Amino acid sequence: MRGIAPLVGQVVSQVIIRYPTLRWPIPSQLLETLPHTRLSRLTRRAKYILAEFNNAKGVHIGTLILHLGMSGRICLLAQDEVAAKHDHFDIHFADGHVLRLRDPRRFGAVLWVDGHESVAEHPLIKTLGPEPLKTSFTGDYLYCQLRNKTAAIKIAIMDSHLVVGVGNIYASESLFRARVNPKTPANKVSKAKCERLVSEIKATLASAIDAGGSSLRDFFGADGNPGYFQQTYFVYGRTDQPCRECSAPISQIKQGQRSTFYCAECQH
DNA sequence: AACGAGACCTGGCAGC
DNA sequence: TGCTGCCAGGTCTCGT
Repeated sequence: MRGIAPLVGQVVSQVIIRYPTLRWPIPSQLLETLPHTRLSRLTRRAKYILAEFNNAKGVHIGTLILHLGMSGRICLLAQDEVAAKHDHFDIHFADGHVLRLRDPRRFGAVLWVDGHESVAEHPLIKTLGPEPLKTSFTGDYLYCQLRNKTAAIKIAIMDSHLVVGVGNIYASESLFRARVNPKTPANKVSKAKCERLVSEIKATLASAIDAGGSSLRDFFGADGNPGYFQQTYFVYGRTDQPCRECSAPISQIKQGQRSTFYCAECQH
């Protein structure tokens, strides 16, 4: 979202939908709705980017919801360029800038919420848990939410209805930093460990944001440069390598069909 | 209500 | 070189 912030205030000249097939079809009404409107505000909720548009009179027209899924990438181009294979969607602006959405795996989404409807009430947004970096996300809150959950703690903190923003990498990293075993049933995590976990989730995400995002193959910042310098992980992707704390080999298991990494010596 | 599995996709890589 | 199988950062939907 920060990468495309320079576009705020710009007027849309054209929308191109090359391949409407994302997680849901890109609404074709954008072709008529967006041109001549102005991008008035960019915000974010969970992993959804919310782009608000005004008409020439400054009246709110609606909000574009963008999600990058697993492989999505937003490119901010200074001028039009030949589109590549998985370039699904463009917004061209009057000053020449182009916002381009590329998503090989098509798990991303482009949705439209009309101006007379509430984004907060949108089915994808309404049921989301708190933002992890907000003060409302506390150890108390987490502890209360876990009372009736028997699923593993790692599964629980990745549930966006409980708290948003904790993806597969940062779930493993946060649990290591809090010294919590990912297999622990959620309702067996003590109050004190909940406090610690919340504080480590906040610290993990804050430092990742500071470093600029995740340095994985197909993630790039809006300027086309890799999201960051290689971030060093405590456990993620370090199967059989020595724990940075105790030198025991890092374990890899499957939870909910996703890989989990942890140190069996350090995490209880 | 909560859980687990399945679903959606392409591309990169290891192993044969 | 080419094939096969496995793996990947997300999250909704469905059956139990």
